[in-house]
Parts: sequence; structure tokens; C-alpha cells
Amino acid sequence: MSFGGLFDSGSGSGGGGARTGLADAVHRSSTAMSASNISQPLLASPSLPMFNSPGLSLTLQSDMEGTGAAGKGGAWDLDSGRQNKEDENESRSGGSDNLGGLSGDNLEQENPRKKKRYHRHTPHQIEELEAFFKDCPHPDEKQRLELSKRLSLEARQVKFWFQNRRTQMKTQMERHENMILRQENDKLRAENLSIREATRNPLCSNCGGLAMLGEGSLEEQHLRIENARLKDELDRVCSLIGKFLGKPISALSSPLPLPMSDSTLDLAVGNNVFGGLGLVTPATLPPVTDFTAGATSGPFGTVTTPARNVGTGTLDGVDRSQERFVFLELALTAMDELVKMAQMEDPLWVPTLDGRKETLNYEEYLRSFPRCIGAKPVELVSEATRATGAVIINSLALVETLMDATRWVDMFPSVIARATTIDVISSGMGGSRNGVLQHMHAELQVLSPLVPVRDVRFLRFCKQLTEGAWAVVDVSIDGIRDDLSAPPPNMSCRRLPSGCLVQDMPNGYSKVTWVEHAEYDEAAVHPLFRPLVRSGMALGAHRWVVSLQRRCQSLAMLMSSSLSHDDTTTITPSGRRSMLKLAQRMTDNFCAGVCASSAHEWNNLSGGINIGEDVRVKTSQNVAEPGEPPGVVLSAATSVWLPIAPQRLFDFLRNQQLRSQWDILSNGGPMEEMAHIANGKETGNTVSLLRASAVSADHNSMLILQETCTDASGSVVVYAPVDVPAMHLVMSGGDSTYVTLLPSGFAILPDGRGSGAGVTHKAGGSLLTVGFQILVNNQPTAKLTVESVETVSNLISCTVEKIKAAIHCEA
DNA sequence: AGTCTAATCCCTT
DNA sequence: AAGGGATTAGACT
Repeated sequence: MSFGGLFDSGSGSGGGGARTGLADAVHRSSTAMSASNISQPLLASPSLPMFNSPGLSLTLQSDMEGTGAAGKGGAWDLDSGRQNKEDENESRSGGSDNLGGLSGDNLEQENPRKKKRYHRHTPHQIEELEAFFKDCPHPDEKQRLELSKRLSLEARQVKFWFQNRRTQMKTQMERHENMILRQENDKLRAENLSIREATRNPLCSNCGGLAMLGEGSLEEQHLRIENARLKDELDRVCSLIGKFLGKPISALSSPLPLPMSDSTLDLAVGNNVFGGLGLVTPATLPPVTDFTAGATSGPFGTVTTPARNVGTGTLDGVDRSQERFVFLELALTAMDELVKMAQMEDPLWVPTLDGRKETLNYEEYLRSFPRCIGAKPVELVSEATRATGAVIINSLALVETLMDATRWVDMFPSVIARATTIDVISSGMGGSRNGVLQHMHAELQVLSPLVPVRDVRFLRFCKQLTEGAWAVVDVSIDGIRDDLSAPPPNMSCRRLPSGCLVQDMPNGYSKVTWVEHAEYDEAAVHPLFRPLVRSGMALGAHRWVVSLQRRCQSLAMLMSSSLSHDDTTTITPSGRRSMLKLAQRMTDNFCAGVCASSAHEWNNLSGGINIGEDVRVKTSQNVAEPGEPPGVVLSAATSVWLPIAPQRLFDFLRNQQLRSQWDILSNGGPMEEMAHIANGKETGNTVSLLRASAVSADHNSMLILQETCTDASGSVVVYAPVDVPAMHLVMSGGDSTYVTLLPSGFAILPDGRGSGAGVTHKAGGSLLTVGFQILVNNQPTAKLTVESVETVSNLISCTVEKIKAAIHCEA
């Protein structure tokens, strides 16, 4: 500001600009410099003629009374007569608390023309204005005029006052709001910090050593995530406040108020609208370094890196917690992906031409999601499927089942060869399954020796989405856990975020949406089965859903007690339970027998035995396994393609009248059904007890327990000879654990071509797997002989041939 | 160093 | 031109 500019700017009511400049100069001189020094140039200046005598008096004043008083005095020196009169009035009225010096200076009022630059309205005026403001913060012109007269202020002063008051109000509100936000933020941050501190170096209370972060709850992990989020928020608020105050505030260097009683804050919020905020005494905590270490380590391209370092040595607490953190982050990302995969439509999932299925649009997929377990290995192919269905189970029960390895296997007996929970990384919040994170291993099977089981290690993470809606996601962590003694030999399959969303429906059913997304080694799959696997019917979402539906239906019927109407014989509820249990064991055993589970590798039978069909043979030595005969058991299985629809093949194989066409046990005649237990809505799901009606002297005491299961993904017919006393025991509700079984039977799968793009096979053929188990020697240590292998493979070959003949199609 | 207040500048309506 | 947001200067704490 130049002096010239000041002088010509003020034209309104007496040259405001000029007043400003002068008062400015006076003020500066009286405070910043010694009065005698400054008075010289001021007096000497020719352009300030009006400033002579007041300047002198000011100087004197300041010399006598000190700097502060001099400032006020100088200002009042310059005031107008009217203003002074007002001041007198005001001081008479008595409220002069803050302006004690002012009343003393009233004597100096010799310059009526000049208006002071700085002055405050008298307390009285302010009181009046404030009172008016309370009723009406926005007075119109008349009201303002009235006020100005009453308070002997200029109209513009009143206007300014209200204007300023309003803006002040606004800023106060704003600041207040900011303060609340910041306090809340700080409180949470401090809380998190202390918890984090507590978890980072947990000391064992007994030995004082570093304790492992064993059963830590997910809450800690969540807090870390939350921490990162809060930090962001804090930064945002700080920058906001910074903007407001015109000064940047560092989130990390600001002192943290300890979380004190909330009431302080509440009172502040509740009682004061402006000012008078209950300030929480700031207690300084150590500055936060490495606040979000790990949290901000970004997408998961580097997921394997930290764990690799860990591979050799033992994990100390920090590394372990770091690892848990990585897992949690992976799980959260996977969960996010699963939910979106389950819910998103067209750009991501493209309906096939016939509209019956949908395929994943990989371009869109890669655009939409981070590759949370890294890029696809080139040797693997992708499989992504989605399916939805209503299942008679509530969401909570399904979640419980999924989170328990044993129950999980039980729920999907034909899909899961075995499963274990390796480690529970987080045990959930508040005793619920919400937030449970566990490390699992599973083998997923297709019922054929020609398709290797999928050996997967994965994280399973459970989250409650809303009341009655849950999500359970699986994601592979192959290669991350090097500390495991048995890393996957060669990664032949990995699961990208897969799993299910389950939502309760009002009728006791749940809507289940399944997403199965895997990458697998197609070369390991026999060419016969590749179309099936590719179609997703083998290990895709569809199979999970229909298996679940069937199993839940079966369980629901087991629970319900009013089902005996379709039984051909009267079986007690406990008897039927026992029967079903035994049948299930039989079927599980059969599935294990025909699949290439890693528990029993298929022997590549050496010795130059040439088996005509592609029959796989394996043995197991039973020593004292209850429920299986001791000795050497030979399992043999093969799969063939048949030009017949799966449904027709299934109907043929379960037909007792036609059984003699392929089963030597039927003695050439039909089978008679002794007992029948419905095991599902469809007639194809039954457990029955059969007896060859053709009389045979030596087999009179022979019964056959048979279970048939069917759903849209495939069917099985499994049977095993059982003896009469054992079945009496079971049917009267006795324990079936010690009933020995050697199941044989069939698995029938669609060939995967019928519903595919190819129109050549409209109905589609079947893939028939035939499996036999025979006891070749009572001695567990006995050697397998060539003869027995030949016997069993002959048996298989003959059976297949007979079936082919029966369905009128030699090949 | 920061707050409060009166006032100005400058832009929108 | 009135009103309001942004800004400023000065006093105060």
C-alpha cells in the first residue's frame, strides 16, 4: 500500500482509505518501534499535514503510559466527537469491563473530523446487536436503519456488523464440526494405536517371552485395515482444516488426545453452539511411524515376496502377524471379487447364444479386478462358472457347514475327496462365523480315474453381508506358505476367488449363488473328459449347487419324520438313519475307489499286464480298518463313453428287472427290492436293499445294499453285498460302523458335448465310470498277483461289454 | 501464534 | 445496487 493510493481511495464517508493508512502507520510506530524514533519521520513528512499535533500528543502519551495504553490513546485521539459521545454514554451505562483504559482516555477527543481506523463497538451496542441477531440474523434495511439510529451507528456499520456476524457464525459452525471430526478421528486412532501396540509385541504373561499371535481375533486385523482407512480420513480432514486455517497440518505430527471420557465431547457438542467447546486436554503420544506398514503395500502382485523370506526360518511374531495380514488382505480382496462376480451381469458375464449359460468375459474380468494371486501360469487353462439355486437350508447352517472341514466334506461327498483345515488364521468376531479366516486343503474330484483330483490349498473367508446373507470365499495361496512341510508338488490347479453367496429366503430355503473360478492343467485330464470339465459340469459352480441341493434335500427328508409312506417295509426312524449312514459310507468309499485321490495312487501295473480297456488299478492294504474287510483290496476302475443320454443309462442301471443283463450277482434273474428308503424328492435318489430272486443255494443269505443318487451334474449307482444279520442290525437302528462293505458301481456323467456349442450331439452321450473293489487276499501283507488283476479287469471289461450290448450299441 | 472484529475488496444476483 | 464471500488490518490474548 502506498500512501498516495490510500489517500485517493476513500471517498465514501470521510476518506476511509486515508484513515486506514494513517492509523496503520500510527499503530505500527507505537508498537513496533520506539515512539520517539517514529515521530520524527511522521512529522517530517510533508504529505501528512493533519498529523502534527496528534502525533506529538501520542508520542508523549506513549512515553508516559507505556506502549499498550499509548496505542489505544492514539486511536481515540483520532476519533470523532460523535463517537466519543457514544462512548461516554456507554461508559455511563456501566458495562465497561474490557475497555478500562478507554474510559480513562476519554479526555482526549480533540479531533472531531478524523475517524479512527480501529475501534470496537461498545459493549452496549454489541449487546443490542447481538440481541437483535438472536431473533433475526438477517434484518432488512428498515430494521438496520432503526438499529443504527438507536445505537448511533452508521447504517453501513450495522450492515457490516450483521454481515460479519453471519460469516463468523458460519465459520464457527464449520470449525466446530471440524473439531468434532478431528477428535473422533484422533480418538479412534489412539485406540487403534494402543491395540496395535498390544498386538505387535505381545508378551507371554508366564515367561515374559514373545508370545505368538495365535488365536488373535480378526478384530485386530480389521483394525489394521481400519487404521489405514482412518489415516486417509484424517489426512483429508487435516487438509480440510488446513485449508480452513490457511496452514497445513500434519496428521502424523499432531498430538493425539487420549480417548478420554466421551462425556466431555458430548457436553461440548450438546451445550455449546458457538465457542466454549470442551477442549480435551491433549496428551502427547509418541509420533506414529510406520503407521500403516503393510496396509498400504498395495495390490497383491507382491504377495509371495514376504512369505518367501520367511520360508527358511521360524516365524517370529511380527513376521507371522505380517503374514496373517497378507492373508487377510488377500481374503478381503477375494471377498470383494466374489461378491462382484456373483452379482454383476452383462459386461462381465456374457450369455451364450442359446441363453442357457453364461461365460466370463475375461477382458472385462481383467479390467474389473486386481489379479489377486498373480497372473495365470501359461500351462493352465481357466474355468469360470456361475450358478444359482434355491437350497433347503438356511444361510447360517450353510455357513457353519462350509467353515467346518468335516461337515463340508459331508455336504459334498461326491465332490470333495477330503478336506482339512490347516490353520485358523482368524476366529471371527463375537463368536460368529463372520470374519473367520482359515487356511484349508482339499481334494476335489470328478468320479473317474481319468480325471486327476484337484489338490488345492486355499484361504476360506467368511463374511456376513447383511442379516441373513453371507458370503464364503476361497482363494488359493499356493506358493505363499513355504513354511509348510508339504508344498503342492506341482501346482496343477489353483482357485481364483470362488465360493458362494447365500441369502435366506422366507420359505426356509436359501438362494445360493456359486462362483467357481479356477485354473487347471488340462493336459492331465483324459481327452474323453475334457469337454465335460470345460463345460463346468465337472467341477464348476453348477455341480456345487446341484450337489448341495441334493444333499440338503436328503438331509431335510431325514429330519422330517413323516416320510414312511413310500417305504415298502416298515423301518423305524433310527433304522432308516442307520441305513442311510451306511449307504453314505458305501458311496463315499466307492467315490474314493474310482478317483485318483492322492491317498491311493493308481498303480501303473508293471509286469507287462496288458489290459484291453483303459483300466486303472490300485490296491489298499487294510489292517484293522473298521467297516472294511482286512486284507488286500483291489480297486479297479475305468471310464468309457457311451452314446446314450445319462438319464437313460442311469435308469437302465438302477432297474432291478434288467439287472441280470450286466450283474453276475443277480444270478440271471431280476432283483427283488426288500426295502426302500427315499433319499430325496426325485425317485432316483434312493437307498434300497435288494435280493436276487433267482434261487441260488449258496447265495440265499446274500443281500445287496444299493444307493442311487442323481442330479443334473451326474448320477451314481453304488452297491455292495451285505450279509443278512448285519442288515438286520442296521435296520433296527444298530451301529453300522462295523459292517464291512466293498462297494462297486457306476458313475454316470454327461459327456459335456451335448449342451456345449457343438450341435452334433443333441442329446449328448454319457461318460460311464465302472468301479469294482474286490478282496484279493485275506492277508494284508499278501502280494498282489497277476491273476487277481486279470480277474478284476476282466470283470470290468465284461460288465462294460454287457452294458454296451444291452443298450444296443456295440462299439 | 492465533483469535476476534470492523471494514474493504470484489464478485454474484 | 444490495448482499455476501474472501480478505485484511488492527487490537487483543
